[in-house]
Amino acid sequence: MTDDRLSLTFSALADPTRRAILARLATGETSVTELAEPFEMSLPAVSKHLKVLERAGLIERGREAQWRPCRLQAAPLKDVDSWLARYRRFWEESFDRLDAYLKNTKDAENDSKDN
Amino acid sequence: MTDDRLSLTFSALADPTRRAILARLATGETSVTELAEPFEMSLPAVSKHLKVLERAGLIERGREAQWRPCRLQAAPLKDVDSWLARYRRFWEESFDRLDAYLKNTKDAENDSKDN
DNA sequence: TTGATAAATAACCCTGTGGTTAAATATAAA
DNA sequence: TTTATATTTAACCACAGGGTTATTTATCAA
Repeated sequence: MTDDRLSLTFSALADPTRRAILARLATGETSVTELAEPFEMSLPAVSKHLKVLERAGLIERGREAQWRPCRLQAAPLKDVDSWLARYRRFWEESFDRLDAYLKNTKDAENDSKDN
Repeated sequence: MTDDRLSLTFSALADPTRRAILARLATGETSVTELAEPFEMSLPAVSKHLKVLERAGLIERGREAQWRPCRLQAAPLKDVDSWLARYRRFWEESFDRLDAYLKNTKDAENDSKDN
């Protein structure tokens, strides 16, 4: 994993525990202990996962007494969506039409920088 | 990285070299040597990246004499798009409207299996 | 058959990741 | 001030990831 934004995001998403945490946070902010509850792993393990998510900008953490509530931050997901957009035609169009399409867009697609 | 499909895909995408390879393949199939040309790394390194992409189902490899042409396979990207869909509202709607929205969808979102 | 080209594999190195248990820190509450 | 609760940090371990160079395999071409 390199540490450019997109790689950081994809890397953070490449773990089912972390995706489950995001799914949970999509229903509202909550504490670390509550987040950890569904998983069969230690709290420090969950804490590490949260740190990965935080580093990727996918969650934000507040402070409320001894709790550190986490909430979802979707901005990096938006970036993933934007990245994905350029490939959307590959599954939205038929393969025959795709060939024709490519002939007209080769130049525009070549050497794109923000991959 | 765990080896469920989505994790495999995200993990494969978490590297700028591999994303650049996909970007290149979006313009049409090509050989390993040609794919490797833009990168300042050895051919075996690129070969490894291709293996990762192949294992994630993001590319397919053919055979043509001593060449092994690679072509993009977008199906896993479609899965990423589907996964992403449930978070789209987080950046498409205002935060105020989001709160209201959540109150109505909490049950549907909870404990979703394919995270 | 020999030699050139394309690509993969082997063996190795270093670092990062995901988990553990034990200890430290921060805050609230008694 | 002591104790309980929430969370992080430290120290450790096993293993996978991304890179290297050297070697092997596969195919074409002379």
